[in-house]
Amino acid sequence: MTGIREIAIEAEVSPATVSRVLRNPELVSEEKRLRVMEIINRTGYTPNSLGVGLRKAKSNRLVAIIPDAISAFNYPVIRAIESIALEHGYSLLLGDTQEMVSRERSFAAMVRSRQADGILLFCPRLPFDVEPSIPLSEQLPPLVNACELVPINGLAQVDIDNALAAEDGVNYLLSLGHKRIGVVAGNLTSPSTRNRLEGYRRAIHKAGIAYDDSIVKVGDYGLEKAERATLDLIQCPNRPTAIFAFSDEMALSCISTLYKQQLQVPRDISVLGFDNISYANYCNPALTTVAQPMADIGKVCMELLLPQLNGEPMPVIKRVLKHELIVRASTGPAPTR
Amino acid sequence: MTGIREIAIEAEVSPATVSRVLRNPELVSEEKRLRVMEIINRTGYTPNSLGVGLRKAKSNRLVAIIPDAISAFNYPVIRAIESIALEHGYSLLLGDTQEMVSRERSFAAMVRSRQADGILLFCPRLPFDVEPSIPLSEQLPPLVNACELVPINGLAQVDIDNALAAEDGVNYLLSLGHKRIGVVAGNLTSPSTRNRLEGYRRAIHKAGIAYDDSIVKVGDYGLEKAERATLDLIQCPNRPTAIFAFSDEMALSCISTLYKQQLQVPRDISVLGFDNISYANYCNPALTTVAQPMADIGKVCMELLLPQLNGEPMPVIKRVLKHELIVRASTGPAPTR
DNA sequence: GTGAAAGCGCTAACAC
DNA sequence: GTGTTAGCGCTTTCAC
Repeated sequence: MTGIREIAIEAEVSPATVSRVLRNPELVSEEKRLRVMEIINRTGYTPNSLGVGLRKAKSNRLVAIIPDAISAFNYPVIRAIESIALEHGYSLLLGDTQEMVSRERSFAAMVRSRQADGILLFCPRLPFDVEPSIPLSEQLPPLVNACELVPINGLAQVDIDNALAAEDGVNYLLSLGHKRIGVVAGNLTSPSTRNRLEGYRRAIHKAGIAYDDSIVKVGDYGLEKAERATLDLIQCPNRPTAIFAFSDEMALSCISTLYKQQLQVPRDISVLGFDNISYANYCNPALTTVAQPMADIGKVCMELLLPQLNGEPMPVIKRVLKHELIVRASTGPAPTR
Repeated sequence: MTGIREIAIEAEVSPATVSRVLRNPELVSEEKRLRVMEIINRTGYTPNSLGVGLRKAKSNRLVAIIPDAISAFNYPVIRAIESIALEHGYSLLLGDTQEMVSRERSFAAMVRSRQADGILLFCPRLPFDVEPSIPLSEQLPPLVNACELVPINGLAQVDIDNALAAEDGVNYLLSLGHKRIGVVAGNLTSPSTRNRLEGYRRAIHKAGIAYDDSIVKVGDYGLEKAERATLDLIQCPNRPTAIFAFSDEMALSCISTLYKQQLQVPRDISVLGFDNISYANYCNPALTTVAQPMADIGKVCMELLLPQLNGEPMPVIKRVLKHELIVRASTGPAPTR
């Protein structure tokens, strides 16, 4: 493992000059520059990032704090973030918290110990103790909060309008003649879930339909709970003619469960998903869903984070991106009974 | 951001003593130890990992080099690795290469530049130039190679027996009376794909069936290519009665495509997958598949890596884990024509 | 049991 | 343009 000193000795220059060749080549005479570069290329020397980081007080690493790091939904978001981060010399660390607050905080602590320079926060809690009397943006490290928003003002945030998105989805089902629409929700600790629920209520209220608690089932975004919820829904008196699942993964589980119960989708029951994961177009029947612009979410996160990493203050802004209803084959007219 | 020096001043001890309290508390008198600990707890001091790393020449970070970091298959493997790594004080960096050799090498270079201490290699190429005259294990950093094996001896490797696993899968289809079994393979650059193909050939050969090139379609493990391959297969003269897809994701794409073509699974065509991802049990029909022990793969990777991180030489060993045929609803008896 | 001092690999301010 | 020097934060001899 060779260091800058060895390169310097071999090139008969000072370590400082070697460093300059790498960081500010324009300050070095062409002759020495070429001599140094030749040795660097030949030996495959790479600066020790710990030394650089220590000196510059920078790790060039970002940490994403995510309840469930590698779900089909998060995947494109993370991909977009990672690819932009890499372009700017940062690598991305995935901090999978499994919904544990202690793990959220432990990942966040990496910034303090200089293992990371910035945070992408996908949890609805700030993983720091904050002093209420001081503006948030002044006491936080470079940070962007997305998808599950901390219910607080003063952060850089990125999301869609979940309530409106759900409302649009329900309106579409209403337009097909469905009057009894069941819900398979995720866990209520998630603000996005609560907002989608609110959008659902708003839509059916506007349509003059009474809210019926018994056909709104709360799960945890897992496939098993979604199966259970679906079974509960179809055993309801006055069975729903449509089910709105708050994620595509749960919608797939719904559909599979319905078929096992000899119910055809969408002939007997329509199913609407949320997210538009890549499978949505490859399941059977193809899934009608409320699409989130996942790659864009990642892109905007980095747009808000990069300036902070360069020393600018946190922009106090909430970027709301557009959702889109994608109609495929899992929804159809309400059956006449 | 407070450092060891501030703690030392406040506790009226030397920085060395503070360091000892954290690393070798038994060397410090109880009195000073308590005094220092109190201040550390109160201020929330965390050692700067760059400083520690520089001094100890260790980053406590591992990098996983993966062609497609966050596929449904890789997910449980990565999860297992990350959770064990964390227990041992390492964090995991996901290096998604998108099949680009340059990215494989650039992630591997993180070890050289001390950004990582060890490598989990899921690609079938060594991302280093090696000197053939020296034993591999002596010139490589801590490293484990899994799932896509480098075709070379002298590494620590983890995998299943892909050929045997495929053979078992095909034998099951044969036992159902299928005589014409199509294949939707992944890309042939992947050793696991080639091995599965070999297992397929072996099984049909033993059954006295001639290998027919025209019903073996090569894809790239993507959903689109799998759709194309499925369409090709059903337009073949003497259409296959069963399709063996070399991943569950591709199998789901097959099934969806078949339904779009008015073909019922398994009534008209059986579909067999590979991996046993979590969706396999929640698709419609539920997928029969050759299961890989994904969490175990991750666990064994860490079993082979941790000793190396502690300075032991690379174990030259190939751990072959057990696969398992999981019969669900996507396969059935061959239709009689 | 404890402190002083050296040094991990690098960069940047300063002097020439 | 270039070299010398100091120091980023920490751990670990070494002496006491």
